[in-house]
Amino acid sequence: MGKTGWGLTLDTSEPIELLSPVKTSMYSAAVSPPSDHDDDDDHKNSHRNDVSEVDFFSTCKSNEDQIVVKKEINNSHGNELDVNTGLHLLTTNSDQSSVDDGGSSSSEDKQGKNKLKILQFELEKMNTENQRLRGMLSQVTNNYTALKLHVANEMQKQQNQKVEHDQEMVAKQLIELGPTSHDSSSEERTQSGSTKNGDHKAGKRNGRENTPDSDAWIANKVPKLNGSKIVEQPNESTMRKARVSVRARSEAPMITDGCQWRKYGQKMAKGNPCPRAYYRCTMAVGCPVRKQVQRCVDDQTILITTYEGTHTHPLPPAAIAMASTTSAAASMLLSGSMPSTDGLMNQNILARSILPNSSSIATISASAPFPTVTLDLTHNPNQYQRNPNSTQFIPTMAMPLQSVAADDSVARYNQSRFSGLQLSHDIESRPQQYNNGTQQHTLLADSVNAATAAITADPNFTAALAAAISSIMSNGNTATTATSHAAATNTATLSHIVNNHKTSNF
DNA sequence: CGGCTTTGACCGGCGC
DNA sequence: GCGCCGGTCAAAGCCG
Repeated sequence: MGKTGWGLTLDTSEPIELLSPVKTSMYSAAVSPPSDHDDDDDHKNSHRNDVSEVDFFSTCKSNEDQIVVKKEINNSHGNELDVNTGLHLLTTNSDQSSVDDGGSSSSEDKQGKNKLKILQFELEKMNTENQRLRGMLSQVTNNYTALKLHVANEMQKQQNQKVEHDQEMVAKQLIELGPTSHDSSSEERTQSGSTKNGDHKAGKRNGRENTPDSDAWIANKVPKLNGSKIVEQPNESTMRKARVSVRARSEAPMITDGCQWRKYGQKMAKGNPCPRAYYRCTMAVGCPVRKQVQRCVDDQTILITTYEGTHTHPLPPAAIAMASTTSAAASMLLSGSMPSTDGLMNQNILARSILPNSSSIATISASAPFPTVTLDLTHNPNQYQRNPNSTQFIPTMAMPLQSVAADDSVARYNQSRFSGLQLSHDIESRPQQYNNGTQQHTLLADSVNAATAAITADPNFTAALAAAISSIMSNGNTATTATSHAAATNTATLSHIVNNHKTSNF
């Protein structure tokens, strides 16, 4: 504990207390005994006690404390007159008795007893002062602990606020991506349109919305409706955020992953009941970056996002964060430290298949409301900074926590455990602050290790990751790929997709 | 009324 | 050459 705490608090209060005249005499007496009758047994005992008391204070190993004590000692030597004066006052009687020193043993006894009393009195005083200082020490310790907790709470608050902001944005995007891309507001709109105007289009929309797929999506979104998905409904906070995001629908263009996106189209894709939504970056006029968002066919709680193109404008920190966390996760995959999970897929094979030339990128982000896995199929982990003009093509899988953990505490646990990846985000989003290559490398390595440990420790997360990647492969191949397919099959399929993406974008 | 969402139509690539 | 599929466009409708 305490070095900093002592330094912070005692700088102002302790020295003043220690330099009080009472204490000065006390420490002086303890360190340099006023009497030269060292052979007295009682005096020895009391002296021993004195030293032990001083030793107690020396256990406060702060350098400043030591300095203060030294000062006291020096002061005691420098102010010897004060000490001697006090003792003289008390021993005046003995001096008077020593006038008739004559060598009477009774006067020596009296003198010894007086000294003994003096020393006992001093000892009591020191004990009292010792207890008082003990109390002060504990108080300072408590203050330090309370302050520490307060600082930690404040930092946590700020972090939570940032995370909540991101959560709302991504949840908003999630809500809009149902099989028919309708949310509660569009439902209202459709209903009002059909009842007010009897619009045939609205009727058509209603017809589409009554498909089983859309019902499943509604059940997944709206807790009051019956459906199998309701059993897996996430915690209340997630639902609350989802509702808020629905209300905020008119705030488009949406700001998710750091950029502004505008939806320009939506299309049903073969082999997936959920439509694929097309977004265009609106951060800058003429920015060619587009992204596609589609729900996973196997698990509709999983979002698969594909980015294409290169931004022609400076990226906001959140977008840089996404790219940088990608780097960390890529290193994680390449490190091959992930164990095989439930026999679903060998991550080493997976990493090699995703990253056949070690030039691809994976992202695992916990800043989103759900753990988000991003696979950059074309990007070199360091390419982002070195060659910003290169084309990106990044499929992303966003997994709401209800598919991984139905408990809010588990969600927070996961978020906290992935905080290591945020570190890498901080590093690369502020490269000027980390331009020391060695330091950056060390920090990145630490963050990668943290991420690896976090993911390794969560079999649910790795299983969900495997399912999401499997979904990507099923999208690239019309044949439905079950999660438990053989790794070799998945490898071939995924490599095929990788090659397709590369050839189509370079 | 401006902006956003939805959705049908159109176009190009690819496989048979 | 034809059909399928994915991507894009633009008009219509809706909302604040």
